[in-house]
Amino acid sequence: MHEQYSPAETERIAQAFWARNKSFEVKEDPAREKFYCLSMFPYPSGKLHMGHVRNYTIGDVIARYQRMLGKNVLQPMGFDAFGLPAENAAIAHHTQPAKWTYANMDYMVGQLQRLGFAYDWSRRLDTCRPEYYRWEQLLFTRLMKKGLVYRRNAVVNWDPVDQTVLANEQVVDGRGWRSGALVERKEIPQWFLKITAYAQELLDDLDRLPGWPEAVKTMQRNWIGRSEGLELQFEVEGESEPLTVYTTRPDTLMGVTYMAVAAEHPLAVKAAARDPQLAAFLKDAVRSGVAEAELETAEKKGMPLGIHAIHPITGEKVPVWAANFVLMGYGTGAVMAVPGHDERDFAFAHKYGLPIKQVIAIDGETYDADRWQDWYADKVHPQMRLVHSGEYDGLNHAQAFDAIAARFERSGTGRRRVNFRLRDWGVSRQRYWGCPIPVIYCAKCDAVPVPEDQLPVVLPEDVEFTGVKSPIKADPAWRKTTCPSCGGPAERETDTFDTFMESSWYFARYACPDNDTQMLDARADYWLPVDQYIGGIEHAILHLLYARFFHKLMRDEGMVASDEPFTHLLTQGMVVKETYYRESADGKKVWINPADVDLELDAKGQPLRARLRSDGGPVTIGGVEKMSKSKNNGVDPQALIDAYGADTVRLFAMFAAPPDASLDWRDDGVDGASRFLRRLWRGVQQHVAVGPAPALDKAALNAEQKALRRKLHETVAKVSDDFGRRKTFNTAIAAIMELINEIGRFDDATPQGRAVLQEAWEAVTLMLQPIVPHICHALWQGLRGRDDLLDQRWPVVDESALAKDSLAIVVQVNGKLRANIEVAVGASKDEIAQIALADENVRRFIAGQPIKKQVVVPGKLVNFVV
RNA sequence: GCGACCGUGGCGGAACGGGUAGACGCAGCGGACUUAAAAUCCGCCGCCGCAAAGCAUGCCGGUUCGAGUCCGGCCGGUCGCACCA
Repeated sequence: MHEQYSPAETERIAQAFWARNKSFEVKEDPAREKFYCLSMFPYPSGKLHMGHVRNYTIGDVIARYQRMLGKNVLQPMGFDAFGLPAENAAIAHHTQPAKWTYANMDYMVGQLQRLGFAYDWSRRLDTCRPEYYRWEQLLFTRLMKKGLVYRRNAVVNWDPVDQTVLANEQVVDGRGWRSGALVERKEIPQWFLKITAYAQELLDDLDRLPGWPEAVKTMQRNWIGRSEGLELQFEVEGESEPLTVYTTRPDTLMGVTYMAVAAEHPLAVKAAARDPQLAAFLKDAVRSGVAEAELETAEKKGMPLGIHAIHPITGEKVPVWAANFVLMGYGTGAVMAVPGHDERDFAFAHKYGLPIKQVIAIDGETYDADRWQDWYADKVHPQMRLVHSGEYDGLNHAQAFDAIAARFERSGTGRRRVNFRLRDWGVSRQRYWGCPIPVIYCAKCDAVPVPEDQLPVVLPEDVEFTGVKSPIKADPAWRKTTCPSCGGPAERETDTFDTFMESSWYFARYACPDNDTQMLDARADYWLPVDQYIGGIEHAILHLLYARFFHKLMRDEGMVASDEPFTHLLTQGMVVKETYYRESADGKKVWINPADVDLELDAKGQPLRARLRSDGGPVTIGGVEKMSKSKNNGVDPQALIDAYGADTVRLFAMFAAPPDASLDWRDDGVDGASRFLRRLWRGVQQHVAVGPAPALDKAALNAEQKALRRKLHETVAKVSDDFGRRKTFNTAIAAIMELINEIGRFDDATPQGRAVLQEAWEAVTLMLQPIVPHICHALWQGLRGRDDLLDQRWPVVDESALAKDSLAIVVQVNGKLRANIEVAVGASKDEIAQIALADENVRRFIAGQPIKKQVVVPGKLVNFVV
């Protein structure tokens, strides 16, 4: 071993060794337990950011640890290669989306390899290759034939900047999730996947995922949004068709004082034909949609249609209104309004002077109708009873629900119904850089799926891309084809799939990326489901729900046997960093990169002020925020890898915070990680330099040697638990640091002293290998003269090393710490109490007062209450 | 508004089933080595105190021999959903 630790050289040697031996390529082996460890693959945006480094280090640590437990570990990597940024970059740099994407992938593969991740690169997949997306096209055509795909004209979210349609999920606060532009509404023919057909199963199976964080499951449950209610009909005066509404509170039916319909509802449209004022109102309500909901914070507006519905029980006439808060896309686009027991209905009734009736009371009392605040309740309450509801008076919520539902079911004017908030998934995108939708349009045969033997529909890559318009839309030759069903002239679909399609099944394809006759084969059932999936919390709903949906689609096609794709999910926290800015003349903040700022600290190390290095002028210290281009607070991992090496970056990323918490990136913390690795190297180097250590003789150890061994095995126990159960790598590293501090204080060159040291350094190397594999490869060679560190078994706790002669016990008086004592192992409660009472300080605080109670917790503490 | 999570030193964080609050690291301070610096090593490091003691885990209260941890109520923050009938 060299005396000096050289990260660059150490890492180059280890990586060359792994590459030469194909150390991370794996095959299916039914005799061995498998472990499939997967990190969410990156979009090839150009280079890795710190979030990637953190995500992939966590995955790599878990994969390497599981391998040391003896499992057959698959850890693949690839690229989510289709997407809008490639088009934007192509316009900006006068290149082609494909070229730009391939160049980025090449560079990022180099970065991933430089970080030493244990990937099976032979399984790499790029979603933009026809060998990959052809199977997606195939599955789509099969789903078409199965009736799980349909096409409809729909009002969609139109992003005016990206010139594309967005899924509901891609609209964040009324803005496009990528562009940030205010979303408009537009009607376009779209392809939809019937995810709603799987809504119930997607909801139910969440209960079968104990390895997922509760927070993610809660978000998915809310997103699926199941509700149970009653769909019922109201006759409308002068109309032949009844008005159908959906309600989750049929028990409040007797409190209905008006009806409200969406602006797009047929009744509203019909009424508008004879009322220009109403027509104008409806137009405005439709246009406002998503965008204005944000600007006006949901001001409720409405207009009467001038028609009346008949209350199905009382026969009373109730007015029908159009209201901007009623959504055409949910339920029936019409609601019965109960202002006495619904906050939104109340606000609307209050604004427009509509009547308010009480039909629910908690204690059976009723109050003056004008003093509604005395009786108003809009939540289901266990003690609530119906009032002013005729024959239903006195019933509770469940009884009233059942009685009223039964009445409508008997008369055939209503039915119980389960509703989901989840909508079908619109997968059409009017973009070029995506997977072509495999459909052919024929004047005679309508939309026909491309036959399987004609797949894939290949996206041309060598194209002119100068504007926003898709080259395949602009090219009549590409579009032109013949109808597979009648042979007549026909045209191809020129829309492409939402890129969430590709990321919804890639985890399965890693099992058999080379299969050119099938989407998946038997290998998928060896590897699936993924045992550990790691990625950002931002994918809690979209990606993770779509992937679960696709897994079930593939299962129902007979391609996989399992029901769920990911057994354990780890959502890693954001990487954050302090921000700095200056305000320009027009009050805009100009963000300054932390690397360009010098900090002045006060005597306590508290930041006093910050200056821009280039001009020495002051800058304002902003908050700690997620690393981003917009806040200019990103740290380029490559610069750190070049300066410190991959191991240091990996170590700091794992040490600074637990994986699911946000990580505050501090450059001086990186210095600390680097210092630790140098100490580690020096410690092993000095030990190895003396020569081979003799064999350990456990019976021949003195007290200090036993003490170090005890610390070692306590550490092994702690670190094993942190890696395996808790996945808190920060505390595992801290425990190893403590052990190394203790080793540093152990000054014993006797043969048995050296034997204990040998055992300790070997265990340290094994435990650190998943986190800092390169340096450990070199240390293992130094300690053992061998290259087989990767397949060494994880160290095992020697229970006999944990044995102690005495235990440290804490003595409290009235719950306050007054002494620390040592007692023999196996001492009785009385003996412990006697020793505690003998302590001078303890006696001082008891001060002769009678002891009311004494609590003895063996091995922990004694508490005297006086 | 609804839902989930979280408030601990100058900082990141530890304390896992209620049992020594502040592990480990960073920053800072003092010292050794050095012509000097870097690197390295040793020591100190919650607050108040000379010390003994006291006070300290956002705030108020409760349960308990004992609460950062459990319960109730506030305050503050982060994330998600947001007219869902």
